[in-house]
Amino acid sequence: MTDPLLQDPPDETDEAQVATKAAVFNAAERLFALHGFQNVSVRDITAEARVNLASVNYHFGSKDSLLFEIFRRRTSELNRERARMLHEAAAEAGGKPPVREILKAYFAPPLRWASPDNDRRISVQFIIRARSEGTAEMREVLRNDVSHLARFADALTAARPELPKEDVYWRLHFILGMVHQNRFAEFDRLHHLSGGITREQDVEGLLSRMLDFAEAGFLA
Amino acid sequence: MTDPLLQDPPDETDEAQVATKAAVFNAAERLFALHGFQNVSVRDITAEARVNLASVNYHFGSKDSLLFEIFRRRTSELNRERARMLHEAAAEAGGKPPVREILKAYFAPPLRWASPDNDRRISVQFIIRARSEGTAEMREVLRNDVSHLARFADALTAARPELPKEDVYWRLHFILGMVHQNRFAEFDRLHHLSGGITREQDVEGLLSRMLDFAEAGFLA
DNA sequence: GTCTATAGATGGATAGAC
DNA sequence: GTCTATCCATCTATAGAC
Repeated sequence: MTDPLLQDPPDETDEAQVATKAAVFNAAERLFALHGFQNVSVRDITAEARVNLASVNYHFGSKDSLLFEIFRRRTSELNRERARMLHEAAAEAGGKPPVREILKAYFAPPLRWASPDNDRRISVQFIIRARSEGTAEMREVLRNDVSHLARFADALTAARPELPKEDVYWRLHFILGMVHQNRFAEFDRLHHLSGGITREQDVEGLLSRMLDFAEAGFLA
Repeated sequence: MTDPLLQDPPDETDEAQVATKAAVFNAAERLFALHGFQNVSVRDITAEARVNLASVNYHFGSKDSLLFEIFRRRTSELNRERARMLHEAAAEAGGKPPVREILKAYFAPPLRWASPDNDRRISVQFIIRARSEGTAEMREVLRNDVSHLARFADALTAARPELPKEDVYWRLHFILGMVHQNRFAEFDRLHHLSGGITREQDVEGLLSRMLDFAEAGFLA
């Protein structure tokens, strides 16, 4: 809502280019999320953003740099929200939050983003796609930058100190997979399979279902 | 082991082209699985297979047709194995197998394929990639061809008739996500996060862990 | 700074020789 | 049937006019 990227172009010419850059950023994120990274050309992006063809290279250097900048921005925003929720849960519980609250700190941010009325709805799809279709540079970051996950692993370990470390990591791995499953295509398939009774638009309901499943699985 | 595609080229000229077609098929599957569908060119495939550039179009019509043929073959093989295991579990249990056996019929085939010494190790990666990077035609099949999943949904419903249908479908959805998480990249990340204590090569151990987690989650 | 025109590279597909 | 040479479309990136 307060994202400067989503504001209308201001009158001052100095900020006109900021608006152009933002238009490219948003159009690119949307198209990448919907159609995949390799299926969107610079021409598609500039056409969608109603800017000239050279804008991508002028403002971002290259198509790959643009992709990477979107990736860095969105993942850092998401991880910051998760870290904040985990921190709050720890404060409330006197330093040792229960498993369900830890899982909630991980699940809730991307689910709230995915609400039908949320501007960030598309960002979640972008992030999930980055995991499988990202450039070598993005995959390198995904592989090596695990500090935010380490905090969750530590919290889960503290919540269940008797559980072998190896089990904590594997179960965390399964839990991460549940989030990656939140793609449009997978929701579509589930909707088709269930004859239409599953409603992913009810994000609070989905959050409860994910927490029920993951908590039981982790405590097994 | 007995896959005709993996045999050496026979002497008869009539079967020489069969060997060429098989070489293209295997090289393509391998490269697609490792590097992604869009990152592999027809030139890469024919070079890897040591055949001439025109082979892909001659034997398969187009790059997309080749991709689709690999996809159809591997998914049908995988679903057949799963259906057979589910059928055997039903026979053993007198028509109503327990949840854990149903889950095992779904998890075990791709895990067995993924064993370090199995030729099909790469096929699992191909199939998982198809889910996010596939062509429109492949995604259409993935979305609409849910008959094999319906059998699992029915079995799970029968095993827990008191659970609302909606919950059965959502929990099945989460379970599917666990399989999709079995990618090289995700294993690498987990390995990095855990400091190297997780060993995905131990497929029987991994199967047990997946079953423990999924069974507890489904029965929550 | 913006935009058009185009360079430069790559990839899928195919014609035609053998 | 196999293979080479080539066509043609498409894409990223950039030079240069305004």
